[in-house]
Amino acid sequence: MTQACRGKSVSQRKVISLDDLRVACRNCSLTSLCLPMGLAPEDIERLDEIVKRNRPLHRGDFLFREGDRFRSLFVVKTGSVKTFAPSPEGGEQVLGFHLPGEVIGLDAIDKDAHACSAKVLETSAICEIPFARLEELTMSIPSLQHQMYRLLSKEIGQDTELLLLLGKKNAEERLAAFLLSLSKRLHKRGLSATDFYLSMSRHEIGNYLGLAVETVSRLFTRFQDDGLMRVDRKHIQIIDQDALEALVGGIGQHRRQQQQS
Amino acid sequence: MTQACRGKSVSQRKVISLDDLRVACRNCSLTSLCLPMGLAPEDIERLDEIVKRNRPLHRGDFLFREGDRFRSLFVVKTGSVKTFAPSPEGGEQVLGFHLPGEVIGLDAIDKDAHACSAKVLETSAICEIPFARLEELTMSIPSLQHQMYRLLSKEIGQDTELLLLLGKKNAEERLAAFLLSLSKRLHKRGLSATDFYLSMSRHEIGNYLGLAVETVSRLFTRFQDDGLMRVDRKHIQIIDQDALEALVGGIGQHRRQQQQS
DNA sequence: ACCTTTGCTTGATCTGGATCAAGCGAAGAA
DNA sequence: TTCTTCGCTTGATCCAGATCAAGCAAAGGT
Repeated sequence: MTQACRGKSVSQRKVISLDDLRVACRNCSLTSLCLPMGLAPEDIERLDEIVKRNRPLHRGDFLFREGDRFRSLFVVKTGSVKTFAPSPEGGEQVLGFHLPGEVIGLDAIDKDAHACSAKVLETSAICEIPFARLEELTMSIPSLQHQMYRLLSKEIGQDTELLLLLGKKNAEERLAAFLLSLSKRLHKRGLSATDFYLSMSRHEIGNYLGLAVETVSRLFTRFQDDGLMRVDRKHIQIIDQDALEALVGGIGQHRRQQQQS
Repeated sequence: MTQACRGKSVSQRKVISLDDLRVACRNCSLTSLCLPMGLAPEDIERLDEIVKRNRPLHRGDFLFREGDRFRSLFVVKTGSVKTFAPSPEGGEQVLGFHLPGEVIGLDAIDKDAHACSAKVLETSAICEIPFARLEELTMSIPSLQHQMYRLLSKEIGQDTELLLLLGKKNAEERLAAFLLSLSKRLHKRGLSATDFYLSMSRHEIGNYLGLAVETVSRLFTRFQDDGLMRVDRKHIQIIDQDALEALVGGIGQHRRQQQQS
């Protein structure tokens, strides 16, 4: 894990590494979050056979780029990944930050090409699942097919939430929602919900939330001053989770609530 | 079609109506846009057997409400539908406007319950597809399964586009993008791309685009003054499509283009 | 015919957050 | 060590679009 392999492509393999990279699905701690969720052991075995486990990637490496032909889904095993789409004018919109167990690339099935890029935020282990083989497999494993439908559907639900965030919430609510979401997802993965490190920059957070870097920075300062959390660079310690929840719920002043007939 | 059936529930049927409501999938003009896309005739026949064709719904009727148990997907045959999600404070976010051939309810598969509501914007014919039976069917028709994956994936792609709109575009670009998208979708359905009626209110457009009604209204006026289109209440005639495209592409002044390492 | 409601437009004002502009400390490079 | 870069913070100013406030016309009700 210490030798550098920055910049190498995902499709390289046949390296003898004895670390935990090659863990079979059955032994992976993520079975309850990842694709195998709810599968019978013998079905997990079959899924396991088509999963490629590549060498670890490093900060800045791409899983795929916008425009690439779609071949595989990717699952974060350890580390974190961001996905982002180019906007016509040259800027980009960060679409999501992905933690262990989360599947990346589902949006590419339709057009058979990736519409967004995926970049690794820190040294990460990634499982690669060739989609054609997965699709075959789902034909004979009903529960896997169902799991796929759920996964795709879940992604839609998440986009909807982000839509609500960008369309209806002010800066404060956005950042609070972001931090709480992160906290909860980390907790599900057995990590602390109240003490964690951000793997993304202020700039990336701002882009994701539709805010300027300066606004994000000011909000972190404000949250700390208000005793909601302690912030030291990337290190976040949540002190008053309830107050954060209240912010998101919108106990504060809001833009006019829009409703229509 | 003239007798009132406002307020009746979708699940009612056994009414003898001889209008074009009961057209089988094979005879429906939407085969090339809808679920049957790319299916062999005999497979369309099998799909057809599970489709329920209910009586027409009217403005304001619900297909389903947020929180309802998920049972079926719905496809617009004629008319239009909007979907919207409640935001915690009582407002709501319009998630989409759905035209003939478009499938509604895909976001509910994951949680087995609808996270958003769907309301009919004008008198509309809707096909209902029980999901459990559809899922069975996809097990034995590979091309239908693939079509389902594409459909779900496409929905994700569309959400991503809206995300980009809300996160990175100004008011002018948003409305231009909205009108062009509508124009193109209508055109695909054999209707005029340059002369059409809006089935949604200014309020609903504003909500969808994250803008106040007043801003939407002012922009319509501006677009007309600039000779881009003619606007008469709900009646839109696009005069200069290229200029609209240019607006969306972002040839104007923009907020700072954000990019990160 | 008259009243009420609803949706839309237009004008005036206000403000949250973007933008502009420094400055600062940590991490890496020479 | 010193220099440079990079990410972050903080302050000052600006502005797109929200909000407030009328007024108007179409549609529907009585």
